[in-house]
Amino acid sequence: MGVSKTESFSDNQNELATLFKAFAHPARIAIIEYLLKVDKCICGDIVNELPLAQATISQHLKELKNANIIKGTVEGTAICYCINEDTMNRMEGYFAKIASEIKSKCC
Amino acid sequence: MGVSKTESFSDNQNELATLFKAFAHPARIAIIEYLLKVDKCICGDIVNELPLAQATISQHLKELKNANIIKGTVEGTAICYCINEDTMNRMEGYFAKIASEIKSKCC
DNA sequence: ATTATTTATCGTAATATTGCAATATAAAAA
DNA sequence: TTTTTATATTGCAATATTACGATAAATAAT
Repeated sequence: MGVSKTESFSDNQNELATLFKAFAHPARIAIIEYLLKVDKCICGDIVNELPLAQATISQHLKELKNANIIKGTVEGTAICYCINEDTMNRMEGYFAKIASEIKSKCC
Repeated sequence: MGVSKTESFSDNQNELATLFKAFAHPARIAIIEYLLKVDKCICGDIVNELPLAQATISQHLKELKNANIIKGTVEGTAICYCINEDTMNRMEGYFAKIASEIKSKCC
């Protein structure tokens, strides 16, 4: 009845799905793009960049941080966020592995 | 409120988010893994493999197909599904690009 | 200590997703 | 044509996500 049946799937499958879910929002994609564009690690002026309320941005940042897509460091009253390279490398490897495992032309 | 403000983001950002959303479910990850494992393109016996009802599997397959993650070919009464290599390559490229664009150690 | 400044959390309304029984559709076999 | 087999669609009920105002928390500056 509407519950995602996580217990039916492996830890790895659930973990991956959770990670993808963190990527699965245009605001979070925009945050990632912004963090890439800005040379140095940037704090909460993401709020000025995106057309969303501060509370909403804060929530999205929390999700990205929980998923290890970004890292945050306290700097006085501000927080410096930046992209977690490890996760991006992991993702690249995930898709590289899939691409390499595709056998035939199929269908 | 509570609507995803898609109009505030670029087409590319929305498209990417939609693609990630299609990956963001353990059942769909499991379907992808199964399609990789099985040597030849396989039809709807995914239903026998996963602990979900036929209607639910059909829905997940539809989402994967809409997102171009898998392809389906009609074969009599059955349908042969397989992974769309192009999308996997695109994803690999996406993360490779991000990884290459990360500038400093940051934070 | 008081007042900014910055970020996080809570509560809530709107909307989206998930799962499945029931049913429909479509092609093959009898 | 009727029946079987395989997949899709519909219509809910349960749950999750999204957005934001209000407010809290934490540190810096005065």
